[in-house]
Amino acid sequence: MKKEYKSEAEFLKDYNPKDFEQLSMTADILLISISDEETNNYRKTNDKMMSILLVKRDDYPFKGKWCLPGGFLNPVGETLEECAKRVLKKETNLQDIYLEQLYTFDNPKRDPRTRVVSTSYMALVDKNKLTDMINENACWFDVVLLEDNKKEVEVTLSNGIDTIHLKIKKVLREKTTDRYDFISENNNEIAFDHDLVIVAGLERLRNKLNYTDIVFNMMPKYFTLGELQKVYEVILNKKLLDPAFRRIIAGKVEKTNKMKTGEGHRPSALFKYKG
Amino acid sequence: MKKEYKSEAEFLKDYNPKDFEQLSMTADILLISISDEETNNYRKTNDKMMSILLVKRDDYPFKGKWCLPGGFLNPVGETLEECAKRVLKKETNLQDIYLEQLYTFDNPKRDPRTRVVSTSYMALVDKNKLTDMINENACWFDVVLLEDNKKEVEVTLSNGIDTIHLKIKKVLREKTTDRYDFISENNNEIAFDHDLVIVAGLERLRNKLNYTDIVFNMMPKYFTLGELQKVYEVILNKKLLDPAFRRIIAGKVEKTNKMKTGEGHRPSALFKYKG
DNA sequence: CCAATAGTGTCTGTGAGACAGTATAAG
DNA sequence: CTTATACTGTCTCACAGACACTATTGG
Repeated sequence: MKKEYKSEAEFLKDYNPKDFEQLSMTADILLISISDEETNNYRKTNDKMMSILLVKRDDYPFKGKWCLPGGFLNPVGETLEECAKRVLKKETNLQDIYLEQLYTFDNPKRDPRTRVVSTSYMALVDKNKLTDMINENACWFDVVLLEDNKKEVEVTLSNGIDTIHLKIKKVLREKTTDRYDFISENNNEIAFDHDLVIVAGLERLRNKLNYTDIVFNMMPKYFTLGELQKVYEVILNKKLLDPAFRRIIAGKVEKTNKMKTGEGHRPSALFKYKG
Repeated sequence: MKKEYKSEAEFLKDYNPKDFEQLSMTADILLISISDEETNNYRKTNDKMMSILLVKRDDYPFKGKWCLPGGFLNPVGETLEECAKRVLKKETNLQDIYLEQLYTFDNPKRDPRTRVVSTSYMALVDKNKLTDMINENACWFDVVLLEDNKKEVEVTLSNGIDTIHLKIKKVLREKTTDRYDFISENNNEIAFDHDLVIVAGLERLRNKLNYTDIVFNMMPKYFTLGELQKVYEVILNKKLLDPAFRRIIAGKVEKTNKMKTGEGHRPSALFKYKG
């Protein structure tokens, strides 16, 4: 028979959480940054690459596989965002960078150990803010989007030594909002369901690029409009027209009196974010 | 000393989830629908109202308070979305309606019992799909957005008997994407942190209205453009101009040969969603 | 007739796409 | 001078905002 309580305080005194089935949670972080791709032509400016941080697992499960940095939530008083920040600090020594909750992944089979629900976060950083204080198992992977249509997404991640090929099938979920279920078609090239997190994060970043100033979280304090445009182009995976780009960006940046010279061609003005 | 495992299978045999701190999760559902607001003038068409479903808690904690329908996740094999669907079916007998993950709320104090992380879902439905098979503790509340600026959001929920006033302070989180932390300023007018879920969901719906066909999940099969426009207006909380609205919507709907008559004014054509 | 909504025509301003053109550094 | 990028001028087209206008019903 159910016991009758007279007040919330009385009820809580009797309540024992261990009476119920429980589970574990993790926060996983997709840390995205922009890298320079060296060119051999003294005139050409460096192309930009998008990079993400992966960590090599040195324990089971998925021992030896690459995965996103992440860690278990301490259920006693820690929030998921605090957990994400703690992990980020541990792996990269980065603090106070852009962090945004992405999505909660909860396929019961995503972790072979037990039920682990993962809330993923997207973090953005300007690579110049990175010191060398980084976990020796952590490494930047350049991101190349090979394919992204209504049927599938294909991404290649490469750190110069290892190459990881991600292939994800899209299944239309409902037509009104063009939403898809993502189904991993990878054979353990990356640990857990982190391929899904990566694809979801890249899409979120692409979308936000168009209606926010999010890009400036990945830029150094001073930059040329050409550099900024290249960053947009590598994230959106398409060429933009100069005049159109400059019109859009004009209201967001402020021209400084600094110039960038010595590039084998006309110098360009340095701008900064008009916060 | 750490034990060395030779394979993932061997590792998993030894793994005991109970060795780690655990927590509970719930799926909470913001079910949104559109209601008619009766008018006394025989000429005037009904205005539209936005409604959400709330449930009166008959147990501690928050006994007697209204809250969103929700339930504990069964960690053994159930996904959060399955959990949300199970709860929705139990409370409303609704199945196969629009369902989208909103956000994961995890303030450690959000549930006074123990650590409970909640993943919230937004569900949309056409009220005509609702039979009377509904939990007797569940009830529709009309939603009125009183205020929504950069400092605060204020919403009133009313079911004709009870009125719930939600007030949420916004604190700018970072300027590049205009993101805010939402801080509840309610004194337990609604249970848990469900005021935050409601505000987040309403905002998501407003945004998606502009770049998706999401609205048709709340419409009956046949509708007039006037009705559809009123639905947009009540969700966006502003008047739209007829010609502009018709231009935008033209590509999404299909005119049928049915007409809606007997309204005290010129009849209008019935349209349906051009799926 | 009136009230209320249905539905259309059209002007205007904004802003993106497109392309052509000029400017200027290093080598 | 050449090369590569910096930066600007301007045409066009699509489209949203705005307002005026006609059409059609019930009472």
